[in-house]
Parts: sequence; structure tokens; C-alpha cells
Amino acid sequence: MKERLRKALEDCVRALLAEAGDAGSVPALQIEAPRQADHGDFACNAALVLAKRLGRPPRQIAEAIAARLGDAGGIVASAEVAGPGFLNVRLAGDAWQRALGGVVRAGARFGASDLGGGAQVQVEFVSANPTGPLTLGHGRQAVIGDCIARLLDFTGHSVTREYYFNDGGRQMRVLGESVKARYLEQLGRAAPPPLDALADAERPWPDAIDGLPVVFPRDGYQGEYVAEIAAGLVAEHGAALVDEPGDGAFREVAQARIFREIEATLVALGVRFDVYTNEKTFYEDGSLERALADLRAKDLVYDADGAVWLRATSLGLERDRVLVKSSGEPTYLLPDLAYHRDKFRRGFDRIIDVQGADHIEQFPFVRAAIGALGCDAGRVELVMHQFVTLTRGGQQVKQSTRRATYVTVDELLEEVGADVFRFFMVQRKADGHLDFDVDLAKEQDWKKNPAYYVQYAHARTHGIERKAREQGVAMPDPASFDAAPLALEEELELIKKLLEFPDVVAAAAQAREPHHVAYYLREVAGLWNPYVQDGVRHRVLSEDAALTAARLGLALGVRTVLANGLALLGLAAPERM
RNA sequence: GGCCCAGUAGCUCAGUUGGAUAGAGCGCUUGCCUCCGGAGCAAGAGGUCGCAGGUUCGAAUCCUGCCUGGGUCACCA
Repeated sequence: MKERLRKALEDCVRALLAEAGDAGSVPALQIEAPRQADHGDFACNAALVLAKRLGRPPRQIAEAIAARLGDAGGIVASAEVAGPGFLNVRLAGDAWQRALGGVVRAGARFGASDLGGGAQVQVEFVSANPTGPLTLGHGRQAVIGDCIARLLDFTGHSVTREYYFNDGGRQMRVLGESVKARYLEQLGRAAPPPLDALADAERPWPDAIDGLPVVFPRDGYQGEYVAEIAAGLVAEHGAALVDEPGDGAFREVAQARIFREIEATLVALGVRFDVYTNEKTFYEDGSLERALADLRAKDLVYDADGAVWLRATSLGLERDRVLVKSSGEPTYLLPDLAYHRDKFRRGFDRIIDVQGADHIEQFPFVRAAIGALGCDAGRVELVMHQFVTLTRGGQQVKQSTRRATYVTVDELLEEVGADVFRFFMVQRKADGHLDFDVDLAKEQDWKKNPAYYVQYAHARTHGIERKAREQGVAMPDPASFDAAPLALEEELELIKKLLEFPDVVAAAAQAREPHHVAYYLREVAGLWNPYVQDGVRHRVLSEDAALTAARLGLALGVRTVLANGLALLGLAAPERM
């Protein structure tokens, strides 16, 4: 519909340009549904764009375009000039109603496109190291990444979802030592550090209490799960592990168990990955050395203070960074470089890294370095998201990673369920903080809880269908139903809104911004729910068979869009609630 | 202090490749209505789009400076 109009308008513009002796190309025209209904079905800014180029006042140009446009092959009823030179176009007769059938016939593919042309896209997200349960920040990232992947999938991209993790390094060592400390404490061979000292990083820490050594690491993981893992080891092995190093069996057991739990959380969230990549791979296959050697060959590496440095300043960055510590251990940066190089080696056309704001500083170094190594850094994108705060009872819930008093994804999932969790996490744009209102999320009233509001709108289309069947009324045939009787203003408004879906999907996919889909679905539901509710002004099921069929067709269109949209967000589209 | 993100209605937020009178939900006021499924419909109040300049036919949107909140500035990941 919109595209046919676009073509017609572009032809007019081309002709005008030719008349003026301008052989240049036709500029991008904006054609959109105006906010004001009395501005017609579509507004076009062509005259404003051309004013300077043609050296004529915009309103005059608009007149010329309108005259040339005519009825554009039967789809345009009127085109009038308004304001500074907008062209307001009204579509002919039942053009909108005719388009509704197309929505229903496209079904689960309505809104899908070949925008990506089959491009191979990798989306890397979550990528949390197995040091503890997923936090709300991870949860938000899981949902955002997954929704971006779903959007890309739906718009003609070939998507690989990937989780990158690291089970070596300092963090995991500290985890192992934390577990061992709790293990020794539970066996009565060590004393737990004083709670007030744990809570305050500055507070001094005794070496021993009542003759028992305090072995818990200063920067150890304080979460309850650490003690639980230790308790499991006590139950299974008794005191047999007291001489094991924290970095050995303790670390391995802890990591394996935590990783299993992370996977279970992701499954509960409805998030699945195609590939898990372990940092260790790059240690073992020699790519760290290769990356280092290649950087060295380009004179981007130097040795200082016993460490190996990346000469990032010569790549235009603010400071140099350490690649290999004086201990001989690589920093996070070097394997990350090797990893991104590996992404290129695997041939992805686009590489999307979803990361929390705390990682943002890292990204420029990775991008600059792989660019220097000959990769096309322009193919790597960063989707950054801010953190999540929790509000409960109108009060912000204090969270502290250090004290392990943060709320986990598991806990919140248990309270609100995966659908609500996902909707809340994806309904705000990724940058900018997200305030998760637990009370609203737990609200069972469908009118108040936006996730239920959308799902309920979908369920209602089935409710009406059930009612119709009870009354012996068949659903209309998508291939042939006649929507022409839909003449009410709110019906046209609904149809127009449904037809926006493909544009919304395409824009959200291209911008990597799934929140647009959530917002849009809320709008569709916001039209449909009142429409259904107001059974005085218009009942779907009435004595008028043709009107009933048309309204049932509208219900099918709404169902199609809501179902497809909910699928893009990873929410269930229930038939009843 | 440098860099990044944010600042839009009472609250939570859309809108930011420059377009007409800046929107939604919740909350609030008034009137009507009692519905396929848990109420709905109509009208209304509520805004210096953080502040100040600049760019131009036109700025919430672009540029500069400043204010406020958060993040980040490791031989952590």
C-alpha cells in the first residue's frame, strides 16, 4: 500500500526534476501516517525536500506534485497541500479494508522480510562467567540479545546466537578459593571473617579468630550459593578435600555446578544458544600467540615493566593496555581479540556484541586492534545496555554485588514468570536505566500489567472465535473474506495500525532496538481491547452476517499481528488466560 | 578530572537519519454506559522537551558550553 504510493510519488518527483533540467537522482522521500487523522492517510515531505534544489517555494512544488499524482492508478482519492508544503494523501474507497485480507493470508509470515538478504549475523550476548547466578543485568541482556536475534531471523538474516565464557583466570580462581574457605569453615578448620569486615572493603581483617585461621579471600564471592556448594562437598567427601588447592577440585566443581544453573536459568527464560565458546579454546589452539605475533609484526606491541603492552595510542586511543601481565598470564583483552578474530574467520557478515555499560570501555580497544589486524571493524557492532534497578513497594531495592545481596534472575522469574520478565526487560530502550517495578510485574489484573494486557488482547481473539463457534458462526475464509463493511473510525484505525507492523519490525531489526516492538504491541492491544470491550457501540457477533464476517476477519488480523509480535519478543501467545 | 549513557506530563516511559498543534500507559477531574471476558466510552486538567546560546524555511531531534543523575577510567573480567 505504502510502497505503491511511494512509487507513484517518486515518479512524479522524477518528472518534476526532469522538467527543471535536473538529472540528479530522486531524494529519499518520507511517507508516513500523520499524527493528526484529518491530515489524511499519508503525508509526504517531497516538496520541502525539493524546495532548495528547485529554487521554488515548497507549496508550489507540492501543487505540481499533486496535479501530476492524480489518482495514482486508482489508489488515491485526494492529495492536498497543507502547512509549509506537506502533501496529504487520502486513499481511495476501501483500500485499507482490502489490505486487511493480506495480513491474515500472510499469517505467521506477516511482517517478515528479506531485508537481510540471508546475511550471516552473529549475536553474542550474556557471556557471563560462571562465578555465580545470573543477575538482573544479565537477565536484561539475555532478553535483549535474544529479541534482537529473533528480529534478525524474521527479517532475512541467518543468525548465530553465541555465549562466550571464561573458566580460567583470576575470577574463577577466587571462586575456587571462596568455596574452599567455606568448606574449611564448615568443617571447623577455619573461621569465617567478621560480617562487618566482609561488608566493608576497607575494614581490616584478622588472620585468625579463636585460634582458627581466616582463609576466606578478601575479594571472595560472598553469595549463599558458595556455602551451598561447599556443604555439598562436605556431605559427599567429608574432610577428604582439605589438602586440595582451591584452584583445583573446588574450582572445577563450583564452576560446573554454577554453569549448569546458568543454563537452567536461560532455559527458563526461553533463551537458547547455538554456540558456546570457551576462552580456553584460544589458549589451546595457539591463537593467542598468533594474535600477539601479528600485532608485534605491525609494531603494535611492546614490552615494559615485565608486561606486554598493546600500543593502542598509535591506533588513536587514549592509553595503552596490557595484553600479557608480568605474571605471564594474558589479560582479558588478548583472548577477546583472538575471539573477535575468530568471529571474522568464521565468515560472519555482521558481528553484534551485546554488552552491559560496565564493559563499554573495552570495546574500542577490541575494535581498533582487530581493525589493525586487517579485519573490517565496521562489521562489528556494539549494543550497549544500562543496568536494572528494582522497585518494590515504591522503594528502590538496594543491590550490592560485593555483599551478594543482589536479586537473581531465578528469584525474579519465580515471582513474575518468564513472559512478564521478558516483556519488562525489553520494553525500554537498551541504553538508559531500566526500573523494574516488581509490584506492577506481579499485578494479575490484565489492565494494569502491560505484558498481560498484550497477551490478553491476543487471547480475546480466540475468545471471540469460541463464542462464534458456539453460535454456529464460522470464521471467515482468509482467502476471500470481505472487510469492506468495516467502516467505523476505530476499525480503520485498527487496520492502519496492523499494517504498520512490517515497518515497525524492519526498523526495530535495523536499529537493533526490540523495544519498539513491545511499544507497538501495547498500541495494538490498546486499540483492540477497548474495541472488544465496548459491546454497546459495536459487537463483533451480530445479526448482520456480512458485518460479523468482516469483524471476525479483523479479529484474525489482530491475532496475526499480536501472535507474530509476541513471538518476536519470546512471549507466549495464549488462546485463553 | 577524561570518556560513555541518560535528563520529555504527578509517576514509568515512547518519540532523537531535522518536519505540521510533542505522545502512550498509570494516576487525577467530569459526564455517560453496564458490555463477546475481568468494565467501557466521551471530554478535561497536567509540558520553559535539564539550562543557555548557535545552525535554518523549520530543532525534543544537529553543533557548542554548562547543570544534574548513573556508569567507567586495572598487569579484574
